Amino acid sequence: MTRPVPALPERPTIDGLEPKWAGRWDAMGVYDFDRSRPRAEVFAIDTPPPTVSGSLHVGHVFSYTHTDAVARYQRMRGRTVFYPMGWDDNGLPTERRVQNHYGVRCDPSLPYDPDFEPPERPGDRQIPVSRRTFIELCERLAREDEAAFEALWRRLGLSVDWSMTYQTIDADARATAQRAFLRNLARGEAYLSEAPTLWDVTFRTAVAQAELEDRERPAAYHRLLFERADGTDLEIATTRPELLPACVALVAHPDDERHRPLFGTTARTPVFGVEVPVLAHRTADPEKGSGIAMVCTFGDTTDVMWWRELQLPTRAVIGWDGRFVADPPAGLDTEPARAAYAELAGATAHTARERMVAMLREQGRTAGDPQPIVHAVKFYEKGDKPLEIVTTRQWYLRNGGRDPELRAALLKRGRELQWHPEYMRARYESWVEGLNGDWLISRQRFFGVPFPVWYRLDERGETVTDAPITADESALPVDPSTDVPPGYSEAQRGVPGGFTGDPDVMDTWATSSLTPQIAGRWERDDDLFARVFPMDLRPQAHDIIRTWLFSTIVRSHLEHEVLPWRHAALSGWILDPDRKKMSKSKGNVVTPMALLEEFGSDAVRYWAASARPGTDTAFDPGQMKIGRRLAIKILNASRFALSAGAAPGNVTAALDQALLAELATTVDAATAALDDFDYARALEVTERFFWHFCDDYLELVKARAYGEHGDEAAASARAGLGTALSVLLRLFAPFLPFVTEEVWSWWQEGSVHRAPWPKAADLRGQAGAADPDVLTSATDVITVVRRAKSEAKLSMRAEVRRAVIAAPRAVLDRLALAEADIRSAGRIQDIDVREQDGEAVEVAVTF
RNA sequence: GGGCGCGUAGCUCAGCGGGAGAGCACUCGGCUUACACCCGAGCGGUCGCAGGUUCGAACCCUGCCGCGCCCACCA
Repeated sequence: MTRPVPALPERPTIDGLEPKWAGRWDAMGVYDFDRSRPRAEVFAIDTPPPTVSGSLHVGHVFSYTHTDAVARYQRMRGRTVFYPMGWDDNGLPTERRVQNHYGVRCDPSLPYDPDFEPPERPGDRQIPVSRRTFIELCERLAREDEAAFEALWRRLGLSVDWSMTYQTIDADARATAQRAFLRNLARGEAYLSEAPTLWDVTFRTAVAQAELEDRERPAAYHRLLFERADGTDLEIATTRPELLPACVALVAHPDDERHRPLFGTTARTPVFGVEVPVLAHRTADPEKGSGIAMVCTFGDTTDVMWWRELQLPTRAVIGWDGRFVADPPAGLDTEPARAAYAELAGATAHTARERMVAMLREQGRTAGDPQPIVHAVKFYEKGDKPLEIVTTRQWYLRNGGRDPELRAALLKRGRELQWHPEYMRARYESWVEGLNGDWLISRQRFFGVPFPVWYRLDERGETVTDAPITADESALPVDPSTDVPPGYSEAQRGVPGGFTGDPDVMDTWATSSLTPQIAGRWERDDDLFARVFPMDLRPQAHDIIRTWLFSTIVRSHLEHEVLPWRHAALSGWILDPDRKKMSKSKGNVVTPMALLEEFGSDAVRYWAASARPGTDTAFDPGQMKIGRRLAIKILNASRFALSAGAAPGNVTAALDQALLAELATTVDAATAALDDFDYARALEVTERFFWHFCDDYLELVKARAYGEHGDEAAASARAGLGTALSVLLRLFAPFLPFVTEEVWSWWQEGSVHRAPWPKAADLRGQAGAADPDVLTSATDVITVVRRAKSEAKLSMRAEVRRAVIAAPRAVLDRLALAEADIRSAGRIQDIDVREQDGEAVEVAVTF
């Protein structure tokens, strides 16, 4: 039977494959999720929704490629892959982008203007717009960005099912976040609390522990002179003298001999003359500063701890805007104290510090000059001013931060999860162990998911916070600033005896911690949710273990009492050539689309897939060139093999059987690596085999495949070529989806991405009992012949008159099986063999 | 301060108990029944340092040095 000759292109090229195949895959539904399949046949991926605040960068291309390789592998293994894309468009990044892009700012006090149109170009001054207008602009810009993101992902060849795309701000996501919150509230896991809160004065919002970062900042110890009860001076070192009016106590270590006599007595603050107690606390450090600290409400989190544990009064001085409040705190009762405070009122912390120090100096209440130091200060990771601590009412979600049982349960979840690479688990553990409070989930911002609650107003119009009115689950999503709570009418909004909506929105992580529930349509499609949840894989970058990964586990643990996924695959970062993390803010970043256009998507994917899981990797166009070369080689080698008649069939020659035996080993290695999410290893072993196939096997058999040694011998060679090519294309398909699909289409039916993953056992069956080392020995001989030609500065095509091979009997036997191929490949006229002892194989060549 | 990871050829990295490897770069040669976006050959390393375990260590143990990251109550 003759097979149809494949339609081979004259000069194949990898250029233009991306749009061609992206379009066909979409039309053919190659990556559609089949929701009729049972859970055991589903591979569900909790795709990271990229932040929509500008553009994707090389790091995204890098890590999403890793996930895509795994998705494609699982699909070829016969699973139906649940692989949605999401856009993380809620939250501060979008707000900031909208402010800059349109030149506007949100003023919630303004009424909605339906005809508002932003200017073509942002002006010098930001235009105030209503909350609703602001949100509309956020949505508009997000949609534009999302379209550009999708185009990039399609060009990169991500095998996502685009029918399942979600946005973290869309109605379904809002409803899901609100539903989960209401359930948390009903179970007592979410609660409202008025407490000192880390506060960003620029964005005027509370910030959670997970969003903090330390930055080294220059500061100085100022030594202030307090007055002991007996009238003598007491030196107190502080880096924040401006907080003196907020001082509520002095604290030293209980064993500190210097200060022990003072415990139980009081001291007076300089300038303000306020009497404060001297107290002992085990966490006071005798080595630090003067060994005795002033406790202010609040300078840092240590102050908060002492304030809480020692039950101290509150004398807050810093307001929401970071400036000193107008009225002096309680305790500043004397006229001089009030006058001194008036100097600080309205000032920023920086200005207040200068004025406070000046006043202290004038009154002779400092000891010596300030001593400069450098110390770590807490910042909001997206902010550029140090955080203050402000007492506010906020929503919290229990996360084990103040509950040892829950913390232990969450640590246990971390041990249940399979981490790739394994050592990333340590980051989770140290984070959970270091939690110092519950998760603050409310933000005083606009573009986010509102809390689905309202509060009663009493007869005087004061908000009653202890019994929030909750939305009905069936009404979700709600916006309490426009929707009305059950049993009320809009006329009652904001009036005494009526209601008011909760003004805050949820932390972006409070939404994205629910990506499995959002994508799996929890409570909206029970059948789907049961088929995909808990999911198989959470791929993500290692820097958001403490935020996204941890918070997702918290939500799943609280709501479903189960781990949200079985595996977590952590990807590294892309580093600049100078080894710094590559990020947009640093500029000079190559845009991904330009890379895809220059090298081709397969080439860029090759670079990404070459990096070890979890490892930070240098941006390396050199690797992309190699990937491009590999893709072109696949094209050319395939065309050549097919033009020589490559087609699956029975292999009868020992050399061909040996090839398939070697290939079986490669299939085993690649399969084991991908089962372990080690895409890089799978690619490496496949690539190594492929070059061996091209350089050695193809060279050895091409004459035979062309029929120079007879029809039967040719048939075996063509079967060896065809079988190996089919397997190799499938092994490469997860990494180089475009070129493999192109070649597949020349001679096979359907998509290679729906073809079954190769089975080593099948190859071993075809290889039979032949000596698997025949190919190795033949390769050794032609390598020596090539070297001889190189050294003689001859063309590879030069004729060899005679080759004398001296080798052990076993090797000679193997070579005999492939002698005709060796002669053709080396252009050798006569081969003489001589048996010798030992392992060595020697070849003497005469031209 | 605690933890994790990494230091192997000029560069990027693999190898993690028994012959020091790959690709790039470099040198030399070659238009070979596909591929000059190519092919062949070659040069190149006290495997961070110092001890220890072992018949044997790049690989295991200890200490140190350097780099990166994570965490930490930062007066």
